[in-house]
Order: sequence, then structure tokens, then C-alpha cells
Amino acid sequence: MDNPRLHPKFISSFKLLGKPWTWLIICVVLTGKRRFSDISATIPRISDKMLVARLKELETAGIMERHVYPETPLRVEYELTEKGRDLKTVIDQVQQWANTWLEDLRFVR
Amino acid sequence: MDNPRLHPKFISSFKLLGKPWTWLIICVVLTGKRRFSDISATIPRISDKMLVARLKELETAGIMERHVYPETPLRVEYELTEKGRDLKTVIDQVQQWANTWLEDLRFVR
DNA sequence: CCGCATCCCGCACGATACTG
DNA sequence: CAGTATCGTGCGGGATGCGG
Repeated sequence: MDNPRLHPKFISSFKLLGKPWTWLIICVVLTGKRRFSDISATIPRISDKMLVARLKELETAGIMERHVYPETPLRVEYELTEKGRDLKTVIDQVQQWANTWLEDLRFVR
Repeated sequence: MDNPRLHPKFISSFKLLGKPWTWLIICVVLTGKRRFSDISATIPRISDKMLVARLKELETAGIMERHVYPETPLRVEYELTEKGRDLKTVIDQVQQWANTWLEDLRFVR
């Protein structure tokens, strides 16, 4: 049996989606615009530095949009593009798989 | 609007599936039993060390099975469990998303 | 205060060589 | 062939600083 080829697009998508936190960030913003501090508070133990880095990557990839409102205090909101919202189908599948196969190990490392 | 809660099972699954190479490894073994060297050759630039580490993790998680045939030369084959094969739906969704939205950027970093 | 940059440090990761 | 051992390096985590 021949080995399968890994499609370049598939490899590319995991260079982005395979990184830590990325999925959780998308999952949080999936339900609507979120402020930086909202995302930070919703995802346990993510550092500001990582959150900034991942958000920038997602923005560059055309998955996330960044809106700045120059108020005081400064307000920045993040929103998924259509490309990003299309990832909901993927996330739904992961959720379903997790519900089927994973015990509720709340504190796994 | 309230922030969504991140379901513990979803967070748990990300701890495994969010690691580098994991998805590509699953993708390779998805089509049938594979030897260590097959997986290594199919995935570009993965180190033996990482491949061993990820395979062990997947085995511990009940996603991958390891079969040893004590021949000479030694033959070891890896195979997905039902739990692992169920991830095909997720991978199919990612493939579809990639086909829709990604340019064929073969050499993106 | 909020969003983000900078600094330092430890650990995961990468490359290479070696073993049963 | 299927892994181990070893050594460097770069990325991620945590604390702190800083502009607006």
C-alpha cells in the first residue's frame, strides 16, 4: 500500500491551527466580537504575550479582524472574518469527538 | 453579551491535538497501518525524536495502537484505534476548509 | 486602567550521531 | 529498522514597563 501524500494546503493549515491556543482563541471569538481582556479572561492561563502573537497571526492569515476604538480606556475588539467563521464546522466536529471519547478530565495536564 | 465558557473536554482535546505534528501523524496513519519509517518519510522535516514522542502520547491517549513484529529487521506498525479513526471527520472538515480558503502556499512559514 | 512591548529564563524542539 | 543519547537553539511563560 502506497503512503498517502500530505497535501500542501493541509500542511499549511496546520502550521497555523496546530499552534498552541489558536483553536481556543477562535472558539471564544466565534460567538461574536470580543475585547482583548475578554479573550484573556475566558482562556485559562494564557499569557498576554501569546494572545497578542496568535491574534496577529490570525489577522495576517485573514481569519481575524481587529477594530480599534480610541476611547479612554482604549477599546480593541476582535472579530472573525468569513474565512474564520467557516472554521466553526471544524470546531463543532472536535467538540463532538471530545464529547464522545473524552472523560471529563477537568484537570488533565 | 456574555463570554462563552470553554468546555473542559474541548480544552483537554486541544492539549493533545494542539501539539505540533500530531494532526499530520494522524492523517498519515488514517489510511491504514504504517511503519515508523513510512510516517517519518511522509511528513517533511519531522525529527525521529518528535515522532516517537507524539506516537507515545497518542498511544497513551488511546488513539494509536503499536504492533511489534520481532523479525529481522525489526518491524513496528502503527494503527489508529476507533477513537483515532473517528478523528477523520475533523480532518475532512479541515481539508475542506483549506481547499476553500487557502492558496497553495507550498512554502509558507 | 487597557492593550501590548520588553526582558529574562526554562523547557520543548531540532539536528546529528549512535545503539540493539 | 526503530528508536535512544546528547547538545544547542528558539519559542513560550511570567514578570515588569509603558503609551494612550
